[in-house]
This record gives sequence, C-alpha cells and structure tokens, in this order.
Amino acid sequence: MSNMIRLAKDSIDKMLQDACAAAAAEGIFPEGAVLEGSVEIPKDASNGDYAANHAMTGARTLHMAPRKIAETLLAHMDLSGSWFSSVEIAGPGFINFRLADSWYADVLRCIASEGVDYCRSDEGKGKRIMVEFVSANPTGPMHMGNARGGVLGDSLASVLDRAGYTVEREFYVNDAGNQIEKFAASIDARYRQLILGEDAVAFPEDGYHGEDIKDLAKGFYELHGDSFLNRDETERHDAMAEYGLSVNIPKMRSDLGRYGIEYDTWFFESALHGGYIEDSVNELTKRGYTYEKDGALWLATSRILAENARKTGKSEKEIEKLDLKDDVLRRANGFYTYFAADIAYHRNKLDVRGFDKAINIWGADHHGHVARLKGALDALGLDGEHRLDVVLMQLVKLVENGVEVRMSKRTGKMISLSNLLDDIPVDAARYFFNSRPESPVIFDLELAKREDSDNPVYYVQYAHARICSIIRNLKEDGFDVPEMGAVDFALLAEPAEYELIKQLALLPETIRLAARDYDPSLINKYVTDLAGAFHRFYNTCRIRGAAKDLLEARLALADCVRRVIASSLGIIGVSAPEKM
RNA sequence: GCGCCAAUAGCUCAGCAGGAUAGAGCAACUGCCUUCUAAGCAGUAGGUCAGGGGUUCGAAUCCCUUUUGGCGUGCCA
Repeated sequence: MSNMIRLAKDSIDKMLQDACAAAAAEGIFPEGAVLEGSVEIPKDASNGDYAANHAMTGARTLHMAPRKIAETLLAHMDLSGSWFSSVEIAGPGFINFRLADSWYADVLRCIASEGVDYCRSDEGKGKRIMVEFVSANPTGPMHMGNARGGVLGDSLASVLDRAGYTVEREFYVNDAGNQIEKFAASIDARYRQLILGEDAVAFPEDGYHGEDIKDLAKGFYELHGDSFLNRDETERHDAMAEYGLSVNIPKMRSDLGRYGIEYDTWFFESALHGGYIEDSVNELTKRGYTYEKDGALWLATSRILAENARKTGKSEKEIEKLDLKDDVLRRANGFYTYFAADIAYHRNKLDVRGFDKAINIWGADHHGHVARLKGALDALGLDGEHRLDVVLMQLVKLVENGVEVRMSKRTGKMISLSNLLDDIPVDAARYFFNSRPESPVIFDLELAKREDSDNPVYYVQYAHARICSIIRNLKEDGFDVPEMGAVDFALLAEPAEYELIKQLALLPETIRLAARDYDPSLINKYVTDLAGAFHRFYNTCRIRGAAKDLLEARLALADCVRRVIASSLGIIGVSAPEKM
C-alpha cells in the first residue's frame, strides 16, 4: 500500500515547488514560475539517494543558469521534518538529496504493519482485467513458445493483481474450425493405417505428422477396435476429434498445472459457434462495415483502420503506406473464418462478460492480427483501441551445442512443455522464461540442464533459505523475531543496511512499473537485486552474537527481507524454499 | 516492396516516457569459512552500446538512415 519511493519523490517535488513559489514571491523568479522536472534514483549512490533535475529543465523558462536556480531553491528550502538529512547541488545542476534515518525506519514499519499487503496497491481500482494466454491449439503437445507465454501471462496476471486490478486468467481452447477437422482427419488416417497397413491409406498432405497423432489413433483403436472402419467419414471424424480432444485438453491442463499455472476459465471456441459468431458478424453488417465479394462476406478493415488513423492525425500519405487490406469473415463455402470467431470471442469478453480490459499474450508471429482485431472491435462500438491490449512476445529459439534447432512437428525436432519440465526444474524454467517479452529468447537445452547452481534463481532462493536458517538458529538461542514496535531501527546504520532497506522499499514501485508496462520480468530483476543486497548485508553485518538491541533490529530487518523475497517470488511463480 | 521486433563484455542478459564514470550473472584470474548456509562475499580483467547522421545543457535511451537477424503481409489458425 505504501510506495515509499513514490512518496519520497513526491515530497521532494513538493519541497522544490514550495521553494520555487517562495522565490517567486520574493521576486527572484518570475511571477507564477512553475518548475518541471523529475526525481530519479542515481545509479551512483555518491550522488545522493535521490536526484532532482528541476534546476536544469528550468534553465530555459526561467532564463537563469541551472546552478543559480538550484542555489535559489536550496536557500528557500527547509529539510526539518522531512525524510531527508541533506541536500546539495552537484554537476551541471542536479539537486541531490540524502535520506534520513526516519525514512528507513518508516519503510520497515510499513512492511511490518502491512505484511503481505505491503506490495499491493489500489492503483487498478478493482477494474476487471482478463489475461488470456497460451491458448495453444489442442491438436498437439505444447511447445517452448507456449512455455514462455505461460510464464509471462501467469506472472503478468499476478502483477496486475498486486497492482489492484481484479484479474482473471483464461485459456481459449480452439476446439472448433478447420484445424480440428485436420486433426480428426489425421487421427483417422493413422487409425485406418493401423488396421489396413501404412501403404493402404494415404495420409492427408496438410495433416499433423507427429507421433502423438499415432498414439491417439492407437488409443482410439484400443477403445473401439476396428468398429469405426466402415462408418461414414463425418461420423468417424467427429468421434476422432472428440476422442483426441478428450485426451489432449486434460493433458494441457495437467502440464500447465505442473508449471504452476491454474486458469479461472477454459473458454471453448465451440461455444461461440451456436449463433454468436453469426450474430457478431450480423452486427458488423448492421453497422455498415461489411460487403459481399466473390461469394464471400468481407469486413471493411481498411476503411475502419484508415478512419482511426485519420482521427489520430495521420496524413493520407501515411495511411496509404499502411497498405491496409480487408478481411474475409465468411468464406464462399459458408463457413466463418478464424478471424470471425476471434472477433466474436473478444466481443464476448468485453460485451457479454463485461471486462474493462482484455490482455492477450501472443507470439510475435500474430502481430499482423492485432490492428485488425482492434479495428473490428472498434467497429462494434467496443473501443478495441483502448480495451484490448496485446503483448507480443518474440519466439523462442532452441539451440543445441551452439547450433539452432528448427522446431517443427514434421521433423519431430520438438521439445514439448512436458519434456522441458522433465529435464529442468519448474523454478528454473519459470525464472528463465520471465524475460522481457519483446526480446527473443535463446534457449540452450544443454545449458539449461547444466545450469543448476549457476542459475540466478538459486541465488535468490539461497538468500531466502539463508534467512530461514538464521531465524531457526536464533530461535534455539532464545531470540524470536521481535515486535516491530519494540525495535530501534536507528541502530541500522551500516551502508549495507541502508542499501538493503532501500531495496526493500522498491517493490511497490517495481510492481507499479511492471503493471504499467506489462512487463513481469521487472520482478525477476528486482528480486535478484534484493537477494544481492541481502548477501552483502550478511557478509558485513552479523546478527548472531551482536548486542541484543542490534541483534533484534537486524533480525527484524532480515525477516522483512524474507517476507519480501517470498512474496516477490510468489508473483513470478517460483518457490521460496526454507532449506537448500 | 511495405510493416513489426531485435542488435550492449567471450556467453546469457539488465539499463529504454533522455541524466552524472554503461551494469549484473556465467566463463578467466586473486583473495575471504575454528563464528548465523562458501549455492555466498570482496577484488582484477573484459566495451567503437551494429555503422553513420541528427535533435540538446546532456543520447545506449528520442528521430532519420544503412547493415544484419527474426516475424508478418492467406477465402490458414
């Protein structure tokens, strides 16, 4: 609840504004002078704990040298009663502030009193957000891209939850449409090959070639023998599809569960096919955004997007460069396209189920789809531009011994999510894949298997286990973690202690940024930095054996670190072991 | 062709709504355990932030351009 970083920055800004107003009142600054600037945490702590650049940005508007402005501001500023012990001018005109003990003590008091809620804010105001992620085709095993999408989506959902949104996780099951027909035809061909011999039955050219299809055919055969051999093709395919999905969907669910991912909703595409897709398309027609051509029904995507672009001030030339195209909604054969189903699905999210916002985690190969889907929702009056956000993640490149391995179902060179989890621990995989979505990931399987003690995730977990061990030992000595009210935090005055507390204070701000940027990887970086600050503290500041008051203050600090590490790891789905 | 994403230490990556001397882990080298977990800490070495222009007090960060790589540009999903 308490973002001590924000509060400190805001209080600095306020002091500077007040000083500016005071200087203006004396006629030193022009009347009504307003200062703009930002307060940052300098990389180098010798430049203070916070640095303000107001004097430099104000140079132009105030017609005064930056350092002169800074001097004037300082002359009109009073630090007494603030969180800061000193302020000085440095470099080209930075105003550097140093934190006082009161701030450090307040940080620890907040963590102690707010407990698990320490990292929560109400910034999201309870708005309902749906995060849809993975949504892998149920026609085969999940791959490395799904592994990454699963981590990013689940972690992002947790981040948004901590940031005060009401979040639901959803998996969209594509259990209808073209690829299911292909899936069924593939199983059917394998089934008949099983009975009649491989050469007797042609395998569909665009079918799924994986071994898993043969396994499904075998499973089907074990259930039904050759009783389906002479049935009507439609009947056969329906049975095959139903059987295949009944095996694959629970498998996806259990694999994801193993990965620490639980969904609130598994939404089936087939539920949209009972008239809702048709209704959605009709609605677009009613609103005048469709037309018929070559027997198909088209969405005037180019018109919609061009209108949107004009609203944002784009020139006709720029719009022309967008190379906009229209999309088919209903094919000449009468079937609706995937795009039509997707429009209906997102209309369902925003309209029927009333989410304030829908966030999708998609592979970068779908990026061409984003603007079109948003445009279609705009056309439905659902403001897709603002209510649908798509996080595009770059795909995973698999490397073996330094050589790229092309993943393809055809060659069988594929590492599925369940294979991955057989080879490396869940914690390592979750930590590894939680990287910036727009950066490509190079996954070296040999390295990942080998990376046991070298993996940064253990560095973090080790810090947690270390603290637990310290607490256990001290308990044997008769010391429990003290009540925070009884602790004299002013005793914590070592540089390593200040650094550690500053790091603790950073979590709410990190969550705010991660939620704003849809980038849960910021939590990885944060918790790694926190673990580092703790390890340094551990090496310079002994707890056991210190004088009682100091021991208790340090023990209380260590316990705060333990709780913050545990809750940070919880956000990214990594466990916090008490022993290693 | 057009569009989107990327390029930072030998390797994997941080740093990106502009801020001070570009960071971390791994790998290499040197130290630190008779005291709370050495899966740790301290230090050394390692860089044309892909190349070139521009914007300004200040650019790895923003803009333009070139190069390289990935992806997209379906009556596929």
